[in-house]
Amino acid sequence: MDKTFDFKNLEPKLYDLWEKSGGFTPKMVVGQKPYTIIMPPPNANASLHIGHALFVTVEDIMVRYHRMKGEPTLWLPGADHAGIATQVSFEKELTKRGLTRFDLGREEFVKQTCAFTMKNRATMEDQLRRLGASCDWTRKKFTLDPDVSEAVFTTFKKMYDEGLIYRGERIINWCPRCATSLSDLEVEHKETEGTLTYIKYPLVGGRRPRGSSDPEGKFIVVATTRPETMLGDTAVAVNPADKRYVKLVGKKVALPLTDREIPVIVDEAVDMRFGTGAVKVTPAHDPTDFEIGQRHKLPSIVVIGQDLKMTEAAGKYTGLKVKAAREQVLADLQTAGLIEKTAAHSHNVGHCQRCDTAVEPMLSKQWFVKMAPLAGPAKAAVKSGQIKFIPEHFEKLYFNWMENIRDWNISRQLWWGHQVPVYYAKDYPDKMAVAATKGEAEKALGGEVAQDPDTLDTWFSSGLWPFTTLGWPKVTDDFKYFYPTTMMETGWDIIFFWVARMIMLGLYCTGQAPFELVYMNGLVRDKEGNKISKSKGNVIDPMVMVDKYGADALRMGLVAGTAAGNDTAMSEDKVRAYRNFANKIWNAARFINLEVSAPKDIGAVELTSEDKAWLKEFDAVSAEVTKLMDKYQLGQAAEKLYDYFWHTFCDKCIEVAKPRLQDMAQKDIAAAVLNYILKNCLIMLHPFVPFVTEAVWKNLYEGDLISTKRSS
RNA sequence: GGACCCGUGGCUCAGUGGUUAGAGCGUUCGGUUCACAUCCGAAAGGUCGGUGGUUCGAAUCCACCCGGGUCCACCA
Repeated sequence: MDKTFDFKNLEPKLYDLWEKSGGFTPKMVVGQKPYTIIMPPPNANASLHIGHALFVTVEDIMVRYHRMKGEPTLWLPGADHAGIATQVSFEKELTKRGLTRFDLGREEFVKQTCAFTMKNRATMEDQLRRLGASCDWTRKKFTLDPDVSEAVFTTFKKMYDEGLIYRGERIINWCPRCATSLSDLEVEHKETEGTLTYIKYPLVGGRRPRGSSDPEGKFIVVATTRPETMLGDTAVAVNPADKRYVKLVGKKVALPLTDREIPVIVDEAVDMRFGTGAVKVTPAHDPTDFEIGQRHKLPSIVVIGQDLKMTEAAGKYTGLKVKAAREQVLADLQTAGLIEKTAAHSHNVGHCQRCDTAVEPMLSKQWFVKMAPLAGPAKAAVKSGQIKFIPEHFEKLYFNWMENIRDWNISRQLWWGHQVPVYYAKDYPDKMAVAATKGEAEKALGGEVAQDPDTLDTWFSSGLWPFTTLGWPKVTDDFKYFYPTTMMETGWDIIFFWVARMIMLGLYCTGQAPFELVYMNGLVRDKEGNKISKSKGNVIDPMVMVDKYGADALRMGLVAGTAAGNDTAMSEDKVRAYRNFANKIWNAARFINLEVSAPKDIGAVELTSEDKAWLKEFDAVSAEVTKLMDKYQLGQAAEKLYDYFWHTFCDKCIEVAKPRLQDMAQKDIAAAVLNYILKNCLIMLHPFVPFVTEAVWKNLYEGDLISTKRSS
C-alpha cells in the first residue's frame, strides 16, 4: 500500500468497478420492504454546485447504509429540463451572440436548448459519479422523456376532466422580459422606493364630503403608486365603516383624463388608515382590485399590454411605454389641477425569480390548478404522521402555506418545457379539446388540430416525479415494488415549489403519499455564514474540492457535525481536515496490513480483559452510530465515527497493541482485535467515505484487486 | 401584518431533561518522526443572550424580554 491514499487515481477506478458490478441496481425481493430514494433531479442547465454535493452526500450515505443492511435499495437518478431556469440561462447565451429566441424561432430554439441541456446533463452525471453517488444509472430519467411527458399530459387531462384544472381570465404575474406568466412562488418581492400620488377625482353632482381634505368638496381623493393605471379604473372603493365617505357611496366620480364616470363603492378590503381611505379600483392591473371587481361585478379595462405599452383602451396614451405614460398622466393631471400632493412611499414590488425583472400584475387568460381540494388530503397526510418531516418544525411551514393556498397558474408562454396538451380545431379555433395525445385530440375534434403554444410550469412535472420515474401511470413492476418511496431529501427552500406539490399530486394521482419521510437539508454557506453566490465571489466548486482533497473529504466536510434543516458553513480548511481523516483510515489499515498477516477471528484467541474492554467500547460506539443513522442524525454519526476511529482506535488501541504485536505470546490476540475493529469500522464508515474504505477493504480482504500504484 | 428559525469557547457549528457541555479550524507548551500529506501528549479558552418559572435536576421544557436572520402576505 502507498504511504498515502491516492484518491485522485483510485476514486474514479473504484467508481467504475462499482458501476460495472451492477451493485447499484437493486434486486427486487418479494416480501422485503425496499428502501427507495428518488433523487431530486438537478437542473440540466449548469454544473453541480456545492448544494448539490450536499444532497448527493446525504442521500448516498442513507442509500449505502440501507443497502449494506441488506435491504433492496433503489436510488433513482434523473435530470430536470428546468423550464424557465434553462430557458433564461440559454437566452443569456444567445444574448452573448447578439440573438434573441425570436431570431431563432421556436423550433430552432427548442432544438438548441435541447442540445445545451443534454451537454450539461452529461457533465452533471459525470460529476455525480465523482462524488460517489451510488445511484442506479440503468433507471435514470429525464423530465422530458417521452414516457414522463405522457404521464404529465395524462395527469393534465385527468385533472381537467375532474374540474381541478381550469382556464380562467385572472390577474397573473407577468414577466415582461421572459414574456410569460409566473406563479406566485416565482415572484420575489423587493422593497422599492416609490411615490404615492394623491389624485382628485371630481364628484359628479357631488356634495361636500365631511372631513375631506378637499376644501371645495368637489372631489374624492385617492392615493396611488401607479397613476397610469387610473385609465383603467372602474370604481373608487372605501371601507364600509368609514364615516368620512358614507354619504358618497353610490355616487359617481368623473374619471379624469377619460370621459368615463365610475361609482363609489364599499369594500372590506379597503384600509381606512392608508392614504385617504379611498382607493381607485383597477381590476385589470391589481390583484386586490381584481377581487374587489369580482365582488362588485365591475368591468375590467386592460390599459397595459403584455409588451408594457398602453393599449388602445388608454385613449390618447395608446402606444406609450408604461413609464412614459405615467409621466404624461401626471403632467396632464397637474395641468388640470387634480394632483393634491405627492409623498415618498416604499412598497414591495414583485420581481421575476429567474431574471429579476419587475413583474407586472396583469389580467390574462391562463390555466390554473384548483388547489383547495388537493390541499386537504395533503395536510391530513402530514398531520396524521403518514409523512414525517425532519426536522419536524418544517411541518409548521408546510401547514402555514397549505392553509393559505391559492390557485396555481401552471401555463407559461415559454418555449422550453411540456407544451400544454390542449388542442384547437384548425378550422374552428373556438373548438378546444384537452387530450393526452395529438391523435386523441384529432379524434375528439374531428379533423386537423393545432396545439396550444403554452408550456407547463416546470414544477408541474416535478410534482409528479416520485412516480413518473417508476413508470406510472402504467402499473409497472417498479411502481408496484418501490412506490410509495421511503425518503424525499431536499432543501427547505423548495418546500412549497416541490415538496408540497409532490404530496398533493402524489395523493391525487396514486392515492398514496409519495414518500414516508421528508429530510430537509440546509443551505451550504461560506465560512462566514454568507449565502454562496457568484456575485459575492465566494463560490466553492465541489469538483475543485474533489480534485484537491478527494470526494471522501468533501463528503465528510459537508455532513460531519451538521444537522438536518440547518445551514452549514463550508470551507476549504474543513475539507482539508477530512482529507487527513481519509488518509488516517488508509494508514491505520496500512499499519495493520504491514504488521499483521492472516489475522485470526476474535473467537479463536484468548482475549484479555483489556481486549474485552476495547471490544465492548467498540460495540457501544457501533450501537450508538446505528441509532443515530436510523434517526437520520448523520452529522452526529459521522462525528462519532471520526472521533472513535481516530482518537480511540488509532491513538489508543493501535498504540497499545504495538508492543504486543512484537510479543509472540500476545501477537495473535492483538492482531485479531485490531483486525476485528478495523474491519467493522470500515463497514460503518463506508457510507460516509466510500472510496477510501473500499480501497482498504479490497487491499486487506480481497487481495489487491485494484492497483494502488500510480499509473504512469 | 402573519409565521418560523437562531443566539453555546477566538471563528464555524453540534448537542434538545441527567454524572466534569463537545467537534473542526485557530492559539500555547512539550514530544516524536519506527502506519499517517505528519502524528502524539498536554494546556488555555464557555456563569450555553437576559429575567422569571416548571422539575430532585435545564444549554435542553414554559413565559416574557433583548439581539440577529428567514419565509409568507393584495395596504393601493
